[in-house]
Amino acid sequence: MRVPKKERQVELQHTIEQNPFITDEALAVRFNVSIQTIRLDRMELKIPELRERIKHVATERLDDVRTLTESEVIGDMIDLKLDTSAISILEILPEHAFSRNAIARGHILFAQANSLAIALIDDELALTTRANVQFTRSVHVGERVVAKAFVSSHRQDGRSDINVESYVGDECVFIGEFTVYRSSKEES
Amino acid sequence: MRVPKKERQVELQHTIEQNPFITDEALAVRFNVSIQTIRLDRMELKIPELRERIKHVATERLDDVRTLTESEVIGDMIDLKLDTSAISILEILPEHAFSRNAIARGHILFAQANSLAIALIDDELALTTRANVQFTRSVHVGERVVAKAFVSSHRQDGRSDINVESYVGDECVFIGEFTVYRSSKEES
DNA sequence: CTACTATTATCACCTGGTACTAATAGTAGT
DNA sequence: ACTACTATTAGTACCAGGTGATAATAGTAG
Repeated sequence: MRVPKKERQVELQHTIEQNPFITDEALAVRFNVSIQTIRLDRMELKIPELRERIKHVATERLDDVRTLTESEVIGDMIDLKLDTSAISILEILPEHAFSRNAIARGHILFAQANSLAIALIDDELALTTRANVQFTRSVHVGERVVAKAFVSSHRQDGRSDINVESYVGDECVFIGEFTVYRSSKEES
Repeated sequence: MRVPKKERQVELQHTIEQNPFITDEALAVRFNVSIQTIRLDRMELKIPELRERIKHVATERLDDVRTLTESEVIGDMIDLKLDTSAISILEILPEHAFSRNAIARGHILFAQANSLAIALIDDELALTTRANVQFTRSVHVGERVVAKAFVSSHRQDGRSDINVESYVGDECVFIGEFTVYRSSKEES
């Protein structure tokens, strides 16, 4: 044995994780074992073949890119009463945080709250004109942030005030007041 | 001929563009021609085979996802005087905006300003604790937003106040006051 | 010496292709 | 009607990067 099996498998796992595009053949050379051994390792570790890995990365992309940018709401909306209140949940992933300390970047929490406030307004066009926010506790990777938004007033000048409070468990991590401009009509 | 060649090729182009994961076989069924015809079409149109297409999508992702999330600064930093001032530029792309009206989402401008404020602080750890922002004019897709940040005060309690103003041309589109907490040391 | 694990070797087969050659269908020009 | 030309189809050999199964070999521990 060149390297104990277990050790090799751990490294194999790592290697493939940070370069999913590597073939079994290349792995065999790298670890100085036969291709068959690599295949057995992959089986035990339940790592799919190259083509499946690539496909996975490709399809993930299609979901993923839309996280902070294209999606209408950042996080998953779990409750919505138009012009009244709304709730969304966002799980903090590594890419939402500073790499050095795994603390979520401020604009991620802001984005969740802001997009929730906008979604809450039942109007063609709603734009944030002002926001006042506080980050009351740092949020770490793996935590689930629940944002609760409620309209505090619909003004006559076409603006609405919305308060958002975000929690991890029962701890408040974010407080925000948003003023949004709504395009037209209704005062329900 | 079921459908003129040219017409089929235009549709083929489209079909593959919005679903790169389709095989030649599926395409052959769809257009009611033989697989070979599809292959000839792909050749003429210089469309690569399925696996290459998937690989392409997958590799693009690796660059792409890091745009609004992982990068340290949202936008391109073009000037930085630590603990003093900084400037970044962000071009508004379609995915930064509401699809219906091509107006940039508020949290995009916030993200640019916030990340610039954080980058400005010369410390191990800097976290936003409070922000007060105004969106003074809506920004459209294609416009380039120049954010200018400067430190207005370094307080003794470990916090710093930073003002950010963002412009499109000479029009101010965003004004923000950020208070950030810095982990340790120095008052330069 | 045996039992057992780890590794390697073969072989048939699969998908989704490439590359090439050849046959066939349909249509236009003279 | 014959020819020229394009479009389409068919078939063959081959490729990468595998799966799945079977069998042989190496190394080590009891």
